[in-house]
Amino acid sequence: MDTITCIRTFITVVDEQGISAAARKSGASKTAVSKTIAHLEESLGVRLLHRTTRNISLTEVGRSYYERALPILDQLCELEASVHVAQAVGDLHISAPVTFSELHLMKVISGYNKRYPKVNINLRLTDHFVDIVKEGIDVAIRIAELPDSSLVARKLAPVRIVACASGAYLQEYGTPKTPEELLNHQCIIDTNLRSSFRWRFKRDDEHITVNIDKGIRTNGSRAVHQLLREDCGISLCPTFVVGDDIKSGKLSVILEGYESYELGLYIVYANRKHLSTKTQCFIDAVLTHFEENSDWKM
Amino acid sequence: MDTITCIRTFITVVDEQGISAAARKSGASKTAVSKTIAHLEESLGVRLLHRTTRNISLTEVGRSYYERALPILDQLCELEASVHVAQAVGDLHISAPVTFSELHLMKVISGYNKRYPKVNINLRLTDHFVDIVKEGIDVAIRIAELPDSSLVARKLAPVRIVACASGAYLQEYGTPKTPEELLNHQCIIDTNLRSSFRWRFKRDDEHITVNIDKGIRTNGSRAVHQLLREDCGISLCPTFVVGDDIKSGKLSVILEGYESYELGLYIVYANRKHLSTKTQCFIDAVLTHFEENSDWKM
DNA sequence: AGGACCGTCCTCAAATCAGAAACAATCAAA
DNA sequence: TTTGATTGTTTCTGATTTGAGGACGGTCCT
Repeated sequence: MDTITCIRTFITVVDEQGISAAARKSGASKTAVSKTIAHLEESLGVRLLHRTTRNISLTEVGRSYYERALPILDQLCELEASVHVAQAVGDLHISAPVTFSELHLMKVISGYNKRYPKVNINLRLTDHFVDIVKEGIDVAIRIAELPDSSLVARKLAPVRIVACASGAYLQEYGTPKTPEELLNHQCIIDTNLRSSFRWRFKRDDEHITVNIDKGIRTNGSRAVHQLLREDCGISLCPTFVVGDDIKSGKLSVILEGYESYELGLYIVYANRKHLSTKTQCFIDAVLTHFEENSDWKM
Repeated sequence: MDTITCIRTFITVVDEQGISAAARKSGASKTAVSKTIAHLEESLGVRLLHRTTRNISLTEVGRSYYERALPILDQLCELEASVHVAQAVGDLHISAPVTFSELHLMKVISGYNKRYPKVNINLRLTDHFVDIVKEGIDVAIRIAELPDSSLVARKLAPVRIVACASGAYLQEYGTPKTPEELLNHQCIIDTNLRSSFRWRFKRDDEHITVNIDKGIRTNGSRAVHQLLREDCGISLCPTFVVGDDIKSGKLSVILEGYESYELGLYIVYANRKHLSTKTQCFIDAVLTHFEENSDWKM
């Protein structure tokens, strides 16, 4: 016998001042209501209702139980309702970086959409910084060195940015051995990167910065990627873009002894007491997906 | 499937970090635990746990549900425990007036004692005013005009105090028709009454007070009653003492056109948020008994 | 590779539940 | 007073649900 049903039934009986009345109200049979109350009383070992053959009245214990059970039941209902899958409705505003999302996020989005079709996904792709509170963003995917400390941020995967070029290019122009040698090469500059013209490297705790000021400039990682594949030069690229090509040998990582940028992929959301179910579910889908599915880590 | 059991099981699973572990802890079978969790998830329509074949981890929704369900469950347990009949143990201090209790309260006391044998009843009979808070009284029976306003008081029955005498006495000395005529009669004075020597009457909104200063004086209602039966004179008596004799004709009410004292029988207790179960049960027993059983009201 | 362990599925006996009808007690109206 | 309606409980039956044990696919540790 479900305890919550028992309590709820008891409360209905009290409110309706009668077992038959409660039965009519709740749609159950008199029998069921009567038995339910009896069961509740038995499990508590206390009489909650005085019965005459004609009507019922509250026991002292019953009155106290009623008053105290009511708010608890309310809390439980609220919890249940807020968690219930039916709550996964409405709009879900997501902010995410362009190229990364096109390459790796869409699988999560589509899976989420299939599972929670009542959620209107609003995916805003941008590589600019977005104030998620101001913009009304529920959840954001970010690539950054350190996440915004005023928000909840959970790391999904590391993001390495490596210097690379095609085999054909390297064969023609040679492979630089130190960052400084990059100055003598065709460089492709992704102006989306924070410090596009200052290429930073690190070796044995020594920081090396090279100012690249000539070469093709573009603001799209995909464009950079294409140029790399077309043997146009050397560029800094996130592994999640060039990973496949590196694995297949089409592109090669150079300056491997030097550590390049080490960024992180984060999922970020506002620090509220209770996230909505749709948001929680999305966070969960993302977490799960990138636990198993970040093969660009290499 | 009991909702509370479901939630409790879910919490155990989370705490023990595994279904098998939870099963061992709670003594149930793995099957039962697994099905219970599945049932809870289904009823909510949301996955609470991520499962691998090897272990489990919380979903975002699951984590939120866990955190919010925990305090609710605690409240429910506390409520259940405080109401449970097992709580009807320990001492119950009752204060009550002497004669009334001897005549009418003992049936309630004995019934209560049989039903809740683990409660140590401590019945203090006294006709003096008792500060129930200072004296550590759980519940008091009082006869008064108006109950103490700092306490919770519930009226059990009206208490009429009537002037009466035996038929033999009235035959010998005559029946007074007005209060003033009482001065020429043998009066029996109960010194327990608040204003023992000032007998008050009311007729048509006119208050009449007669100062009785001669006659037998005693401090026991039973003694007064005995003297009345022995034809010793006229006295003011509560109907709960002389009711039977009046019904049987042994004693007669005189000055019937005049209203005499109208007091109330009250059950009184401290105004706490939560009375203990034993106290509630006692209050209930008293209320119930005097609803059906105050035939002295007449 | 083998063994221990985990969570789930399957099956079947046992427990539980829902609802109809019968029942005793009470009230309201004729 | 009698009749009929209503109330809460009890009894009975069929239907549903539950839970334990074993089997199964999968994973971790050695």
